[in-house]
Amino acid sequence: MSQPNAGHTARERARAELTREIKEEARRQLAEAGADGLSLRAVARSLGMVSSALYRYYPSRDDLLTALIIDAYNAVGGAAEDAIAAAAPDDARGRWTSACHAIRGWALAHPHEYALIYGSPVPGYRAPQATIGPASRVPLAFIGVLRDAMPVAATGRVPGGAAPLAAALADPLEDPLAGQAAALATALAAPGSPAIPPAALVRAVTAWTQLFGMISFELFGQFVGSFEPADALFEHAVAQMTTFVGLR
Amino acid sequence: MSQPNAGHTARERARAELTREIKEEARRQLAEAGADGLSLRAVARSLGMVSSALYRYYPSRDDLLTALIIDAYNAVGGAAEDAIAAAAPDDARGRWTSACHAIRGWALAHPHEYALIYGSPVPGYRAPQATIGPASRVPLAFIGVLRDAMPVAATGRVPGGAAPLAAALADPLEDPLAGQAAALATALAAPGSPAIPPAALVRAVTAWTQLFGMISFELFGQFVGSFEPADALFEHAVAQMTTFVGLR
DNA sequence: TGTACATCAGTGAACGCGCGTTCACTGATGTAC
DNA sequence: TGTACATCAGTGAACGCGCGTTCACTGATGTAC
Repeated sequence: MSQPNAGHTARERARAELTREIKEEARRQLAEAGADGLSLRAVARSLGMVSSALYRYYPSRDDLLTALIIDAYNAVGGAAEDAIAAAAPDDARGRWTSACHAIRGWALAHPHEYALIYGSPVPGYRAPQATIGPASRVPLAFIGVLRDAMPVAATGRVPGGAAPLAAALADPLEDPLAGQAAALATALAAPGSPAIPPAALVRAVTAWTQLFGMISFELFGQFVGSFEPADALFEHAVAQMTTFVGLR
Repeated sequence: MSQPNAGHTARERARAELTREIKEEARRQLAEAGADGLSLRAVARSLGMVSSALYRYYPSRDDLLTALIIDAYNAVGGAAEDAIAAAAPDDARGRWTSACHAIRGWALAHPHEYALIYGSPVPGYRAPQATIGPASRVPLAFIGVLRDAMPVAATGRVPGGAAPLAAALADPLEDPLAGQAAALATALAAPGSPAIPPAALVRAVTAWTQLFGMISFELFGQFVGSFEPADALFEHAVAQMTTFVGLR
């Protein structure tokens, strides 16, 4: 019990090691051939094992895929969180934009992993519960930026810029959207932090979808012949949407 | 030569007919199993033919896929164009928003076809030149709305609302984005119509990517547990982005 | 209008491939007394 | 500390499947004289 995840017996350590190596080799093949090109037999071959041996580590191909999906979500989520943590705490705008750039950077560096989680669903594959948490890290990271940007009368903390998120406050929300957004705001409420106005949440969702729409279009080739390379377009759009969200 | 596409001999008519039937059966299978589930042998089986017979009609599986991709682009493009044509010509806002709704409607009705063209690229498949034209129909339809919304001093035509697209005019564009946008504006310039300001074009691209980002997230399950069903969210976001583009 | 030849559609068998998964097995590693 | 037994990792063969594509062929449809 000295180290979590690393058993004390040699057998347990070897098992943990191989479990990791299998996943890494699978990720390598995913990066080259895409999700459909991922085959247990090929992974086993690369590792010098016989294909049936993999079943000691992953009960099926889908379980291996699930592990890769979870890793990918954690990787983007982590990239976003790190970018936010690296920016000045009171610079809400800087935090939001650098999260966007970090996500794009990760996507460009790992296009097949990006496609695995944000592209079309793999046919026949149903995402298990275990992916939900990791999948939420990116949206939650953005929400965190919003929350920290809220003026907090109680604590006297005043985040950067005047009247953050004010842009959204004039947005009228009709039902059922108003209800959905309010429910989400409640679910996201953290003790000690003010609730995010539902309308601001909705603007954030719009920006969030814009972000991934643009990355997908870039990656999947829809900009060919017009805005390629898309760096400048991306930078500009992120700035626009950050303003749209109400961060300054 | 009385009918184009329909040869005069029985043989030619039969050939045209079967070519269509094969594509339709392929589309049916695509709708059920996705692009990877599409197999020539299965299509042949459904049609009561032997698999090798298909090669008289499509030289390879990829060519059949290409035909489906082209059809899909034409279908969304057509849906957008029809929606625009059905709205009042001087109601730029109405034309833009109903194009958005038509596109989403098509996507929800044909999720696998949507995934085929806007999801992750099929591994090993390279889109041929022939897809470019059909793929441009949606963006060109939106551009058309913008163009018609421009005030035209020369013709005295005044589109609905005051100062359309004015929102974008204050956007400073830096290079290389300014150059890309200007080049695109020039390429899109139609005789007799005023050029669309590059900054307006860029806002439109942002809205365009937001639209498809949101549809993809809805279709690919990213809203599960929050904004599902997404009708209200979609309606709201489209309204926001239409305003963002500068249409009123 | 009738016949001889050319074109083409569809057949059936085969090639060669790779896949996920199961199962009885051997041999090594760990555990309990 | 040493032995007897249980656990587990990895093997190799096999099952059963489906795929894209090629090829020599038969028989029907079309064309030219």
